[in-house]
Amino acid sequence: MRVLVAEDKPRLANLLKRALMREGFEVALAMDGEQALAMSMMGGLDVLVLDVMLPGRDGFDVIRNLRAARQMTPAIMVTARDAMADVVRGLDLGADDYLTKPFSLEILLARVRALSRRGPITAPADLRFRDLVLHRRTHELQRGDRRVPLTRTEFELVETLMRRSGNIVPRDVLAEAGWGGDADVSDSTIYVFMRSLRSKITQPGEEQLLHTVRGVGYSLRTEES
Amino acid sequence: MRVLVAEDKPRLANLLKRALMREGFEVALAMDGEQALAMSMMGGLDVLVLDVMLPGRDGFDVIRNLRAARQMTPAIMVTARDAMADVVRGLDLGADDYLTKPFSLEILLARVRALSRRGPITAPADLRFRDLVLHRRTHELQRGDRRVPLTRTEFELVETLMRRSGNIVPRDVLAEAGWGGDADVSDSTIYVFMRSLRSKITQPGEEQLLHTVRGVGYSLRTEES
DNA sequence: GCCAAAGCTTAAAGCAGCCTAAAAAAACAC
DNA sequence: GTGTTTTTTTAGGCTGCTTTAAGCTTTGGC
Repeated sequence: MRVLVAEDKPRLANLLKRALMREGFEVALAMDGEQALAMSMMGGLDVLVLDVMLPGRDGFDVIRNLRAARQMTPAIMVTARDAMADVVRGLDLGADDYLTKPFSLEILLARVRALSRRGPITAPADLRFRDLVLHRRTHELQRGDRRVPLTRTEFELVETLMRRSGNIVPRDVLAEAGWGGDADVSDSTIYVFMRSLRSKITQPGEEQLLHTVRGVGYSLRTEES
Repeated sequence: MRVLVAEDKPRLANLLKRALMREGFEVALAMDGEQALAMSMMGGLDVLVLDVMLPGRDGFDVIRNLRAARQMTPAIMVTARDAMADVVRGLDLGADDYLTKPFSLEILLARVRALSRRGPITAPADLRFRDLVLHRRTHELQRGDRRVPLTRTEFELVETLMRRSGNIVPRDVLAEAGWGGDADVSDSTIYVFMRSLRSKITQPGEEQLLHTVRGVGYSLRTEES
């Protein structure tokens, strides 16, 4: 689901963008009327959130041109003006909804949902290193085409190692990642987890990827040194 | 164009009726919720103007029942209450617009025109995962051909889980979905809800779909791991 | 080669996290 | 108000992740 937010005040624009993204929408921003119109004309958008007071070409203008071009993308107009005439004009020009500032974010979101009836949400990206893939959505680790589930702590550790693959990750960094800032983990606990990870990462006959750096920590890399 | 006005205060009802007729609409009046529902169910209406506070059966109820029966006539809810939660609830139940009293007649007319121009709204996509269907209009969950109603909180949770089916949904995300950003829910509350959901999703003998991810959250997926 | 330090392996114990059932509290309907 | 539904709290039990500990192996310095 793609939403275009046309709003020239950067603060508000970003607030709206973040809120919508949290709801799982893809969000595009337009800073002025020309841009908003151009982007809407291209199609592929599911909902428009249009500020009325835009530089260049105001929201009414955008809607009018859009509707004239038979683009029926649902639009919500947002404005500080609450003059009745404006509201009426906006709706009659082809807007589907109208909000006056100050408005509650919740209400805007509910109205966007009402118009879009929600779509799929975006998932976190997978991390890769060589033939190793960390599926962050499912907490699974894949080597080649073998897949194994990870426990919570294992997951945090692998995530940290993969984020810094190629580099040495000190044990205290791993402790921080797996157990939080006020960590109180003994080395042997870490040994046990690294062993468990090794067995999940590497099967007999496969190249070792998780290497020990004596006195410091661990490192995810390819060749022996 | 036919408009139904459901409003129990005779003065206001007649005012609306006359105003709409001046605009060229055919207008029917309903004095209570039952009557409004019955008349809407018959179909043939282009726009509904629903007061929330109706005797017999409130506006929410009317909308819910209407949408449950796959009647997608566009509806505007009108109410004195301006509590945000009500607005959100109304829109999420399937209302297309919302006005709080006191409102200007001009704005109502413009909104009626906007909705009648748009025609019946498209039914929202029900969420699906395997043989599980979430009917968002009616807050019902279907597994195979067994249907069960969901409470409000259950619904929010299932919706979140289904929108991210296949992925792990952390408990704090579920808390956010079910109780809002400023949530203060104990884990045990969540446990109880997940248990309730499990019993609604899975009957003895059926494959388990809702899995626990220890230390993280829950996940809607198929295979056991 | 010998030693100490660092890291590894294993199995078993501990306990956090989760489940369940039931009852209390709160919200809602009439 | 009363009765009903929904939500939250409570407490006990269970599961399996995490930790511990003890013995073993490797590493690097002499």
